[in-house]
Amino acid sequence: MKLLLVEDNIQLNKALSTLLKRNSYLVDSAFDGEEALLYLKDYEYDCVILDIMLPKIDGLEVLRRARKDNVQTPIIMLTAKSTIEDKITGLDLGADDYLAKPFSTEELLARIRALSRRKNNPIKENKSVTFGDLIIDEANYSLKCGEKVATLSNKEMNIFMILVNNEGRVVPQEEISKLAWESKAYSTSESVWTFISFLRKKLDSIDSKVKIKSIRYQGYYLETIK
Amino acid sequence: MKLLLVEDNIQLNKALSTLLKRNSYLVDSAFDGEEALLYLKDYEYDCVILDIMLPKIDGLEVLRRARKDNVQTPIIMLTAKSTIEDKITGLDLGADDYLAKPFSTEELLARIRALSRRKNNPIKENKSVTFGDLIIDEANYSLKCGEKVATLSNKEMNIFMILVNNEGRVVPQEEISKLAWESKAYSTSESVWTFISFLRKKLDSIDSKVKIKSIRYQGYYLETIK
DNA sequence: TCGTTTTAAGCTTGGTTTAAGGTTCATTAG
DNA sequence: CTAATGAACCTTAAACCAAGCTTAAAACGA
Repeated sequence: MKLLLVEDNIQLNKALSTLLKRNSYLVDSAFDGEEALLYLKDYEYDCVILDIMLPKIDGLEVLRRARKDNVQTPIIMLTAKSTIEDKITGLDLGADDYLAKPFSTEELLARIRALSRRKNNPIKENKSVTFGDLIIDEANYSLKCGEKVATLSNKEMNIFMILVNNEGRVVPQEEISKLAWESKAYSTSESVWTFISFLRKKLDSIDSKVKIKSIRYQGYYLETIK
Repeated sequence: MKLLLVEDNIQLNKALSTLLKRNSYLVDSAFDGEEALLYLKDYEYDCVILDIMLPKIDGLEVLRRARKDNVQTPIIMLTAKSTIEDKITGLDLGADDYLAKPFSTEELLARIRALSRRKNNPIKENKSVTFGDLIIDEANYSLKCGEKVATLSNKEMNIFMILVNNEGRVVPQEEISKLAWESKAYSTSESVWTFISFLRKKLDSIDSKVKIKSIRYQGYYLETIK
């Protein structure tokens, strides 16, 4: 789960970012509207938390441009003044939710959960939590094949789910890097290789028929053998 | 996807070139305006990244002459000084985008993607991803004929797509060399022959009716037999 | 401290290039 | 008209080298 947090107040940004990371989100922080738009252009997020009062380009304008560029990601607006006009403008422009400052951290987390669920489930619902001979328990970070179970780490599960959600497509490692790491100094290709290797070993250890295949210069994809 | 990178700072040129290649572009590097014009005369690119401050002939002049010579390729200008006048001059002369130094690598990649998409898609959209009895999956580097599938390498797919996109025309091997290889030390005619041979073998292996024919001294073209 | 992630190093693999030995075909000498 | 010649083109095999793989050890974080 990857979030974009747009908030110009450095302390608040840092605090929220820490809170969110502690709740196992990957968080990219932007501090003004321009930066936010750059991030939105280049990366995909599960949810965006967007302050309205921002330097350079304000939150409402960021929202407007993002929707114009066909960014579908759910967006939660943060606003100090929870005036009616702001709400109406924001909703017209395609915001998904509103949160008036000050808000409780619990409330923010709840709304993020609600929105990411709403947007992701329609896609995921037709995909079952099984793949080939595997039963994927994303919440418990485990893969089951028959009686055998393998426990995955956070990052291993992230990467595996990227491959599962892109069934039938070759996923470039560049893309895996972008989705599974925070964007600032995201991983080298080496770390992707390492995790792919870890995953392969675990898939083998539970005798799964699901294999991670690669095409040179192109990327990775899942295949069920035999 | 082939790019021309025109930047006189050797370190920066090298760094950007590496970055771009890592993102699976073919990159030709030019270090002054004169060299840039020579490349533009001889090769076709999907996008040009053009610094304004250049030895011999500056970027704006390169742009002017290129457009005068009817070069349609999208051009991104790089500029240290992002003054209004420069922008206006550049846009008048037919630049497609601007990037003020310093810029993030992600931003550059995003703009290249945006421009190549804009220019290429209109052409590609009316072409179907089938050819004769083949289903071409460019993203997965595979050709399907009925039930049979052949996996192509990077270069094989490049060359095959050149032939597909030039249906009904005989493509000289000189042209294939130019489009499928970086220009510096581009391939000998022998390597084209080798790849044509590989492709023929793979087309045969999936019993396709599509054949690569050649005309002596002229070049190659695709034909569907029977 | 223990589990996870990153870095480092040496190894393997397969896409690309090079090389070598055919085959075809246009040209031209006989 | 025919045969000889040589350039263009074809095919296969082998060599080369960067991409990708694996493992171990170091660094990090709860």
